[in-house]
Amino acid sequence: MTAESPSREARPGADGSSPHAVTLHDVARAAGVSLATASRVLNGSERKVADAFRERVQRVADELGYTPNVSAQATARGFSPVIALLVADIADPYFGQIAAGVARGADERGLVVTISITERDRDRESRILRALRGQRPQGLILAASRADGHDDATPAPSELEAFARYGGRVVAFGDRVPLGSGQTARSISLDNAGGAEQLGLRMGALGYRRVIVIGSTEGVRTSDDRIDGFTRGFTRGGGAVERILRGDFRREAGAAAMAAALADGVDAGTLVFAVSDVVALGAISAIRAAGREVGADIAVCGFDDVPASGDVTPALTTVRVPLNEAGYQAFRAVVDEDWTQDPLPLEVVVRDSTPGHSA
Amino acid sequence: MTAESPSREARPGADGSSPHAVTLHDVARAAGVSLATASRVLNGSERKVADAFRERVQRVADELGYTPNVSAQATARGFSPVIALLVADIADPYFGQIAAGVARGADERGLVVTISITERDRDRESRILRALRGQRPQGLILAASRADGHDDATPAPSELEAFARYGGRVVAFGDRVPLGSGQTARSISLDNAGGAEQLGLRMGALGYRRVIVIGSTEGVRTSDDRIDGFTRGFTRGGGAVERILRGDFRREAGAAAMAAALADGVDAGTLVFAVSDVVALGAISAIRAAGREVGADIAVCGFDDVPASGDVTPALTTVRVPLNEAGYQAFRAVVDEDWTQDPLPLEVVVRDSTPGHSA
DNA sequence: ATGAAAGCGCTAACAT
DNA sequence: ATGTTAGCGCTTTCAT
Repeated sequence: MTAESPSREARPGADGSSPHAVTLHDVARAAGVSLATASRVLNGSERKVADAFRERVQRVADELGYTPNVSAQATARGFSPVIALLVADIADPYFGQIAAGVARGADERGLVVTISITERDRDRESRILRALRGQRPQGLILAASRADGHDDATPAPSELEAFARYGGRVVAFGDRVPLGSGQTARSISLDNAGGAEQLGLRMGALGYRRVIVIGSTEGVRTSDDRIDGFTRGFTRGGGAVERILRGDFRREAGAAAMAAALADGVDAGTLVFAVSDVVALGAISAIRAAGREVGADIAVCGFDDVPASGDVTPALTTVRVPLNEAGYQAFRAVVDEDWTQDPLPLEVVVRDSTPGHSA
Repeated sequence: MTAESPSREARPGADGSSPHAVTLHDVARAAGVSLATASRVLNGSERKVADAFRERVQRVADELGYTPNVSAQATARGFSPVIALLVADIADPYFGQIAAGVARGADERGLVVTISITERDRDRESRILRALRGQRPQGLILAASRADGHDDATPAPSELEAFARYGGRVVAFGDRVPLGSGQTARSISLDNAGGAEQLGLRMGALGYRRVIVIGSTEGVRTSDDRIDGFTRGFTRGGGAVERILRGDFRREAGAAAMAAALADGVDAGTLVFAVSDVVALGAISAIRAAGREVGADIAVCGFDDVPASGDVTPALTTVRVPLNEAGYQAFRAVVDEDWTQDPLPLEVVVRDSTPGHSA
């Protein structure tokens, strides 16, 4: 259950006491200057205060432990220092890396990032978007492709448009998301198709001829692109896609899909391509659970190169995606007026989960 | 470089245009009621507005797409709906799980969580804490044990005291952190020592007699407790600690420490206990890199049971820590006036990285 | 029950 | 260069 407004009891100081925080007013008075002067030395950027005053105010502020009230500054200035990040699941390493990149950028600029989690649920996403608007963030980064797919995979344009209208910038991962008024949000695109194609090609070169693909719902761009690209490359390399199983981007989905495939029978020497490492990891566990071996028996490759992929044994063949950098770029796309995306180089990383093969 | 205040250019609407967001005033005017009335139906909790008005205001607000400006509400009310979470590294699964738990709780109460990353750097932490105070958050959750250790491992009490003084609640993972005025912050404690002791006992029962421990800096409570507990259990089980290597909680530290140990020579049949799974994963990679085998040759166990631990091969023996739940409890500790910690059950999970042994 | 008006803490003209 | 003052959008007495 999501409350529309913060619960009352949660209010601090409900116990009565709490002396309020030191205000700018306190500092000004203690330093014997006007509010304006105090504001200028403490928060205003233009330097036009006599050094004597400047120092005094600074000293008093330090002594009193003054910290500007961000909310008050935001209402007065008309804009807030927050960047809102929307992810499907922060515990998922994919989003974790992206979040780290966004946070890195935000820190450089003294901006605050708020993270919200959609759990890949459409309604939840809408509610969050609505609540987020209340923060009047400088920007909104959408890294939360949902489990469902289809044409309306992105949030209602009207909701995003509301952001754009008051000046907040919307940046989305993947899709070019429409903004209502014919505009589109800036987007961080990864060459999913290209990277997957390279991977497919390499797998073909390694001698694989049959592949089982585990993807997300049809209509989810990232999944579609990776599947299409892989198929193109693999086919060109002489292989053929045996079947495509569908789930979502979760580990469990990978395990379930793989289990289903195994139940139907999977020949030794078959390759499995999962649209993400997390899904591949799930598939691997299913393969093991079925008493089969990963590698020479059933080969597996994924996409993303999350840290865990290097730790599994056999290590997972995948496509390295600079996720942290992607997050950083998303941040830049939000704050920089003029911005053009730097290409994010994807790189195929062949490891032991896809040993050379020649059957 | 961390800017003290948000960069100017980052300001949205710098391009001039952006019509401002719909304000309560707009709604009131359009509905033909006073600001007060509009406020009461839209945001105030007490219901004392005639149904006719109530409906009308509601309708108009919907039509206009009104969303209350959180900053303005915060300045007016004197408290904000944010819970600040401080983690060392959001891409680390340990913190990722905790963050997910905190976010889950926050969502239930319609609260916003802001996440800041210390990168385990003391100065960075201080700067962040200072900036965070500006948000006047309802609460602050510290889940960022630093790399350095020693007595002053927690942030300066004065900084935390400043939070507590104005009513914000401080909740810390692990240590009982002092709050200056003799008080201590609420803390979420895990029975690290107990869990580690159980693990040590089990390892002893499995037949291990020699263990190399890889920990963080001496003085870091979590690390110390786990080491002490493990030592106690393992000793009681008949084993002995051969040596203790020190690093921090990062994967690389585990790899480096393990590499150093291997360079000195590690007998087959030796057990390695790392204070966290992430560190253990690093150790495993070093073991492999040295051409040794994990399991019968060199056994490894960790702590936390992060998802990746189940995926490595051999799967990692560890102590399961309900991290998500811990995060949720931390949230509760922040918002609930009366609060007592529910015990967080730790559970030893023996997997293939520590096969039965009898040398 | 409703509205007028005084703040909340801060910023930014506008004077001086 | 400094101070005055009118807001920012909202909440909340206090009248009516």
